[in-house]
Amino acid sequence: MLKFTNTLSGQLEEFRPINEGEVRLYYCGPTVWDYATIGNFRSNIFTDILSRYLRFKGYRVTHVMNITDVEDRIIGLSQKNNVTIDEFTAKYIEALWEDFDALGCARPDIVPRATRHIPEMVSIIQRLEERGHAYRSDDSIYYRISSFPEYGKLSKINFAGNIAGASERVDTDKYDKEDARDFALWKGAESVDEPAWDTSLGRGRPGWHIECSAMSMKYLGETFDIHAGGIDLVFPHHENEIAQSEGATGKPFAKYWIHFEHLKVEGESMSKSKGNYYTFRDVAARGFSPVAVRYFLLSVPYRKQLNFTFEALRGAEKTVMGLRAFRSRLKDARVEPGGNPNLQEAAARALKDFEAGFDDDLNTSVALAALHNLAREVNTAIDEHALREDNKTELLALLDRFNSVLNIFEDEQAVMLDADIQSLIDERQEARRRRDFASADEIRDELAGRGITLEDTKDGVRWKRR
RNA sequence: GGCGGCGUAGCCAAGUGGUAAGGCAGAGGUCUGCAAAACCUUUAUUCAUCGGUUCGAUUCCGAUCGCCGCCUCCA
Repeated sequence: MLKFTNTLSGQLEEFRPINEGEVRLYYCGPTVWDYATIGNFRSNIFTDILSRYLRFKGYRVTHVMNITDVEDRIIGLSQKNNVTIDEFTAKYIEALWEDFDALGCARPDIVPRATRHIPEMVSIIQRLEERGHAYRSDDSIYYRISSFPEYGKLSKINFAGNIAGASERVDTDKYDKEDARDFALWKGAESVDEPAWDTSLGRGRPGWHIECSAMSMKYLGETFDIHAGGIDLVFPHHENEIAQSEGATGKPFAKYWIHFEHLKVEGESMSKSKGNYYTFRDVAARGFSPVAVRYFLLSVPYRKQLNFTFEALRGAEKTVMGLRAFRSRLKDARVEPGGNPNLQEAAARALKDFEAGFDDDLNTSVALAALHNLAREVNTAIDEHALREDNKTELLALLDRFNSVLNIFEDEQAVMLDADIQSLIDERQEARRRRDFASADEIRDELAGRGITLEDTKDGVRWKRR
């Protein structure tokens, strides 16, 4: 039985989709103003895992991830670089997909962009105005929080005790709002050179929160199953989404709210000023493989802060190599016909434990432990020549099933067996003997591309996996 | 000021009112002419500290110390 901790109730709840067998999932995606950090990718990867696991469980999943491609930083940076916002964001959207591919994240089914959904946002704002949830001030439109008594039900923020101490940080004088908590639905254009849309609301651009209300409801309906995102979005972003969506429709918005905890780096928060701010590209440039990053980021349940260290990442690299070696070994094992009941039992137990782990609020640590325990048992069986043909078939199919969720086993091609490596090394030696150094170097580079480094010694060639 | 989370071996960490998963590193071994690779075994009388509740607490309660977060359009 699949359970999630629902931020809305603060409790671990059994997952029951609104429509039998079908899950509609919305993930608050990236704002494309820079390359994504490894912290961003913890959320991206966990959403990918969530989506994959729901499919593993047999659900039909519609996975939507928005892209925020207009907001203050994007506007500022594109003006500074003298390009349009679309030209500016194109670079980061392209980079995002490269990173997604590298890190084994499936592309979501639908990826709406804010700038392409202005009419939908306008329509919701109009509905809010009709229902008395919105008001105009100057050329902008604000949400009237006092009109939505349930405001705060997601974040459980106690406004009475809150505002007093934090008042100096609340920006009250910039706009003319009825209440300091009220937030912008529509920002009237202040100057001619800022990006703006001419709409029935006037000339301007949408507030951040309305984007997600509009895009999620357009593709998933007014009420849908799961809304996921980083923990930092609980307030105000998701709280505001609820106020907007439920205010406009009068219906419940998302049924389950799932929030991913943040990554720490060497025990500290990741920030540019501390010099511990890493994009995925920074980490890859240090020679770590994407799958090591993926494994590391998914190895700890999403509701715990995870401490990123390079030592731990090296560990993840070795772990993945070990798992891949296990799969190759299993694949190449010579077996006799028949089946070994002990291994059938081990496979059944592994599947059960794997599923139990994921069912329990996506406890990936427990699920991975099941995989490691299986690997050890099977390795021992191979050593003892106790693996039989039926087991091999079953186990390979089981690993494929696990991998449909984890996506850490690479394509067959990329996993090199020791024998293949050795034969390539022999080929290179032969080329060197012929003084065909170009071919020799080509082989060396080919191996390097697969993470194999060579060392020439007096006694011959040594090789090493990175 | 209001609210929340965490502190488990060198590192990343799971977990539970009944005596500590898993991975990496380390140690020992198997296999190899030697290495490498691979595989196996092993590694916390103890879960920040101090009290309390309990037959029994790492797990519940209180205090202390340390770290992280939200209340600022950062996943």
